[in-house]
Amino acid sequence: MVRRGKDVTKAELAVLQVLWKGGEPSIRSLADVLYPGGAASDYATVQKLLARLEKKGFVTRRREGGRNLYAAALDRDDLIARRLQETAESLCEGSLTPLLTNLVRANRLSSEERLRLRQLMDELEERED
Amino acid sequence: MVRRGKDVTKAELAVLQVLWKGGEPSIRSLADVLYPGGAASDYATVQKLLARLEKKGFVTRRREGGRNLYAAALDRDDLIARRLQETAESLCEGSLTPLLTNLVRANRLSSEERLRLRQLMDELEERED
DNA sequence: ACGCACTCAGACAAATTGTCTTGGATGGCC
DNA sequence: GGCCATCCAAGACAATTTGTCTGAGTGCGT
Repeated sequence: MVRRGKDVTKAELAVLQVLWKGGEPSIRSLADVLYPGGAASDYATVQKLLARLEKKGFVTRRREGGRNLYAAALDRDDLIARRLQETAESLCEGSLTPLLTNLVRANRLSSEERLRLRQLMDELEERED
Repeated sequence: MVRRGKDVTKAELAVLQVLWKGGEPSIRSLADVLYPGGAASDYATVQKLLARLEKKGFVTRRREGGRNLYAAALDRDDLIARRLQETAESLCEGSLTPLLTNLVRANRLSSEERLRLRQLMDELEERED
């Protein structure tokens, strides 16, 4: 069973976006990027967001030289998949197929994108035999 | 600009699910379906949910014989599209293509589903010339 | 030992969400 | 018309969420 650990909020997502760039930043580095104004309390805000992300399992922490260095525990595709799964569960009894057809219809796919999509399906078919 | 009127909450969605079955029900009919227990105040709860849905533009009201009859203003596919759009905007700078490839990879498509998907793309290609 | 930056835990207001109460309007029916 | 049940509108309410902020400890290098 997929432990559904809530979801990522807007401010938390902003933190994740920075973490996805790599570098295993400290809280201060993150605060500098996220709040260029740099008020004193913004540091603590980032800290709280990281704590909540860690509790949800979306972030890992590593201690080095007395400070904490952070890294994302899931990447963007993981989060996309999670959101899609949520949508499917609340609207399609868990089936992802309706989402797929909805996207194919709505998305003005370029011929290029269509081609890549067909190739992707071909790959999956071959790998499946 | 697409007036992004918030989102549908869990309880509101339950109301919509009933409305999607059609029949233009009254508040009482809805309350009977949604709260079979039928406490006195559940009626008012449904009423409030409908009011909020109407304010968001997801439901329409029609007066008949002194009561209000309700109908959904968007169907399930509209809501799916809306959720997908939200996900795309927060995670993919608005592009739906990453969602698409994510789904194709993750979804264990049956050969049947793959076939339907290819046909769907064929249709769209023909219609586009 | 001192100062400085970091950490931890919690307080806080605002917004959201589901529920419930009240008071008043409306309609049917005798 | 008068009565009654049913309906409606509007708001109060507690619980939860979310982003922000405060205060007091902790550890490091110099």
